[in-house]
Amino acid sequence: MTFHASLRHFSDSRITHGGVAVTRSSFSRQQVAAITGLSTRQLGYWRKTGLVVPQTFTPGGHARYSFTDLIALRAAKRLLEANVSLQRVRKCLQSLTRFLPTIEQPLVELSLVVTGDVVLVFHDQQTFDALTGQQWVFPVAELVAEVERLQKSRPAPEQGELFLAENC
Amino acid sequence: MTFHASLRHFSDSRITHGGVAVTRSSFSRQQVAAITGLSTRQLGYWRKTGLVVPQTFTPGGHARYSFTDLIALRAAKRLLEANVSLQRVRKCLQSLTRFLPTIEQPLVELSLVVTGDVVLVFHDQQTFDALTGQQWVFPVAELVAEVERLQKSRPAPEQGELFLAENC
DNA sequence: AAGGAACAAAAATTGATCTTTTTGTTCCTT
DNA sequence: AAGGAACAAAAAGATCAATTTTTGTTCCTT
Repeated sequence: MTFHASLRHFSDSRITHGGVAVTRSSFSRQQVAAITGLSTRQLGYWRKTGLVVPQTFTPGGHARYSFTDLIALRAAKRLLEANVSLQRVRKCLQSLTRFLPTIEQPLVELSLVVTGDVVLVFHDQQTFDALTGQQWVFPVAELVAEVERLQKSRPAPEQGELFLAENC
Repeated sequence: MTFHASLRHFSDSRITHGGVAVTRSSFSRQQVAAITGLSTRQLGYWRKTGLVVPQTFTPGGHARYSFTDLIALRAAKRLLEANVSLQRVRKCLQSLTRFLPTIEQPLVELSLVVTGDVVLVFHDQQTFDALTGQQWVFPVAELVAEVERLQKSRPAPEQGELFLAENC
């Protein structure tokens, strides 16, 4: 599964006019390189290895990238700039394709948080690791209630008047 | 700097009545173990190594944990349960103590997201890595605008009427 | 000119080993 | 009984070589 596929369903509407698709933006590899800041070498390699694969071609057989492809490429570049390796980007997208199908809203509602080795996906109050799909949000507020609950189910603590004068 | 210190400033108010501190909860190591689910071995080791250090003592010299300590201990336990190693917990707390001092609201407003290797702290629209303090949120929505901007500063793309019939 | 192939350098991952940290258990002291 | 010390097992982190992935450069083909 490619990045293209995982992003495909949201941006094509941008190139419609009056509700009807009139034309479709289409970019050559050189243009894409100029716009995204990626090298043509990267574009070719990523295409060959399935990361972002353009789906249209000129009559002469040359690939043409869509606007959607541009978004995908730019996202990948941003991840690289955050020191996420390409191999991790691939893995992230694999797991995203397992989660995104259940999402109705456009991808615009997603946020990614990238720190070091991890890419987190935020969507609709949920957070999960784009690599593993693992999910665990941990509000500290809960802890206070939790400790109080645990405390109540136990023998009452000593009431330490003796120690009031001491430092916290 | 200990976990205790980083959490100290919020929960003590819970044991005041009518605005005046009347008494202070105080727990023995055994009680703490029973309440938090940690072993006495862990409590002793964590105290010796500075992770959670109780600040009050019985006349006989025995340590007594505060309610604040319980919160800290429970938080640490939850992190361990999320497969965050103790060494990472230590590092998280070190960097938290660099950030928390600037926070006015109670810790209750924090949320942590824990996945595998990373502990993220959410506070007031901000997100940062509790380990490194690094901060990078990456809303996908921005990408669309970004690509459009990049595109405008470049020669207009080919208008590909030719390719309308092809799959995308 | 545009894309593809070949070669090489750079970057990242993997696996194995070694060191350090953490925890349980048992025994000792008060 | 409570805590501390000692020993050992388990878990985690650090290091390093070998392998794989990724990218740049150059040359070739159409």
